[in-house]
Amino acid sequence: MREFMAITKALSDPGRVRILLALRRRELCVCQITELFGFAPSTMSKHLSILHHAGLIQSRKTERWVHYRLPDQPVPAAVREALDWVHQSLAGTTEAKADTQRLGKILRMNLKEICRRQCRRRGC
Amino acid sequence: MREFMAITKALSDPGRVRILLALRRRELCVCQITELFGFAPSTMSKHLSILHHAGLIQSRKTERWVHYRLPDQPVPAAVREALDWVHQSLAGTTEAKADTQRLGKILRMNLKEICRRQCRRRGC
DNA sequence: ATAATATTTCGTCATTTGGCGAAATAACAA
DNA sequence: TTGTTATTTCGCCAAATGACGAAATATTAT
Repeated sequence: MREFMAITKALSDPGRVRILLALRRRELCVCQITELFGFAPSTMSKHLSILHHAGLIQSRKTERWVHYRLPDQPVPAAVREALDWVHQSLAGTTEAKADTQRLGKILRMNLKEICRRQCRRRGC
Repeated sequence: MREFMAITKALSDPGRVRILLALRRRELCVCQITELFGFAPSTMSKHLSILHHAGLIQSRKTERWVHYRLPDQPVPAAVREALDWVHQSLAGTTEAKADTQRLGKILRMNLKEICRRQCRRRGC
């Protein structure tokens, strides 16, 4: 029950659901996710932490970057079913498609460029 | 997306999830649900309204009582999958079993008796 | 009609949530 | 080492949530 509620609470915010959709095809760096949604890095970090705590995503650290991705198998049934449910229900929606399109542009930039841009945006 | 988020928000409260589990085998009157969980009637009514608005339950009015039940087919896929997910994940948990056991006692009382007891409990 | 009663709605309050920027942390670069 | 930079943690604030009791609503009983 406790783990299940961690999942449903994680899914109760539209931003977090959109993160799961964005991760559907590939892992993403925090700075890419931040760029995609336009929130402050601290805000995105909190959302990612909630998804991670619920077991819905995994993380991998390389150099200075943290990459998040959907979990590799095996995974608890409740997690697997939740992810399937999200993707089946929402992958075809206009919101998901719009995010995918903006993500395309972000993927064509390199990570340093993204991070420099975000740094500048907050005056540095 | 909007309907999906209505479902995830509805599922993000443990009380509401327990209501869905309690409704798994049979429809229940508001007063029975109130008795089962021990909250104020106004609180339960709000929870039921949120579940209903998400399409996760239906209501039926007979005499003075309102009965809630899981939706009859056909139902949107997202709703059906959500309900299956909840029940598969939680029907076997200790919380669900404890609720089922207490529900057994409540089902052996008649509705008037339950309502009279609740009325007395709040001094009338 | 009038009273009784099951449920819902409304207003209030305490708690939780989600946003941010500043500071802390961790890893790389010079 | 010292500085740079990607991410996380912390403290704060505004908004949303979940609890309640009182009042409103709707239906049955007298």
